[in-house]
Amino acid sequence: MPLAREFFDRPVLEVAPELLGRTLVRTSPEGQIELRITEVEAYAGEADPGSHAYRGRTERNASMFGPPGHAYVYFIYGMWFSLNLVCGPEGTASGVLLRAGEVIKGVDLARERRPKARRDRELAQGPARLATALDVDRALNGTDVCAGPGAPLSVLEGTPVPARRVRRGPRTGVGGEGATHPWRFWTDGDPTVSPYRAHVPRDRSKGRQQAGA
DNA sequence: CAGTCGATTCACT
DNA sequence: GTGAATCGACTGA
Repeated sequence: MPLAREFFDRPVLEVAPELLGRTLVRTSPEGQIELRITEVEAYAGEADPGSHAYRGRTERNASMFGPPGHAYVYFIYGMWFSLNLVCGPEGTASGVLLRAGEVIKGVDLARERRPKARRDRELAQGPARLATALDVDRALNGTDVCAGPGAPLSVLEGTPVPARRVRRGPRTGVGGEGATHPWRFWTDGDPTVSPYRAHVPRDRSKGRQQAGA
C-alpha cells in the first residue's frame, strides 16, 4: 500500500524525518526499482530562502505549489535531475528532497543506469545519482506518488526509521540564510548517506563570503 | 535579451 | 582538494 495523501498533507518538518526507511518504487518499461530512503532535506515554502519557492510561483516550481503527495522534479547544473515530494496543504509550496537511498530491488537495472558507481551503495548516494538510478526526469514532474504500486512512482510504507536513529544537520549545498536550519535528516550510520558539502559560491569576488569560524 | 549561477557529479592532482 | 562540465530559469535592464 502506498502512503496515503494525508501523510504528506502535514508540515514538512514532520514529514521529512518520517520518510526515512520508506520504500520508493519506480516502475518503468525497463523494469522496477525499489529504494529504501536514507537521507532527505526539507524545503519550507515561500518563507524559506533555500527553497526554489522563495521567490514565488514560477513555471519551474509550479508543482511544489500543487497538492501534496506529488513529485517535484527539477533540472540542475545543466545535466542532472532531482526529486522532491510535495508536502503540506496545496499552495504552501513545501517539499522534501530525496537525497539518497539504498537500492533494495532492481540492482542490475540501477547499475546499467549508473555505470560509474563502483559499489552498490553509490548507486543512489546523492540526489542526482538517485534520480539517475531511478530514471527520474522532467516527465515525472507532478506525478502522483500515492496512486498505487503500479504507478510510475510510488512511496510505500516500508520500515520507518525510529526517531532515535534519525540524525539531523544543515542542508547540503544550500547557502545564505537558508544554510542555518538543520533541515537535513538521515539514518544514523547508513553507508548510502551522501557526504556533507558546504555551499560554495562560484565566484568569490562577487557575493560576500565569510570564512568558517 | 544577455549574463549569471545553481538543492551536483566526476576526473584529476 | 580543486575545477570542469553543461543548460535553462531567473534576474535586471
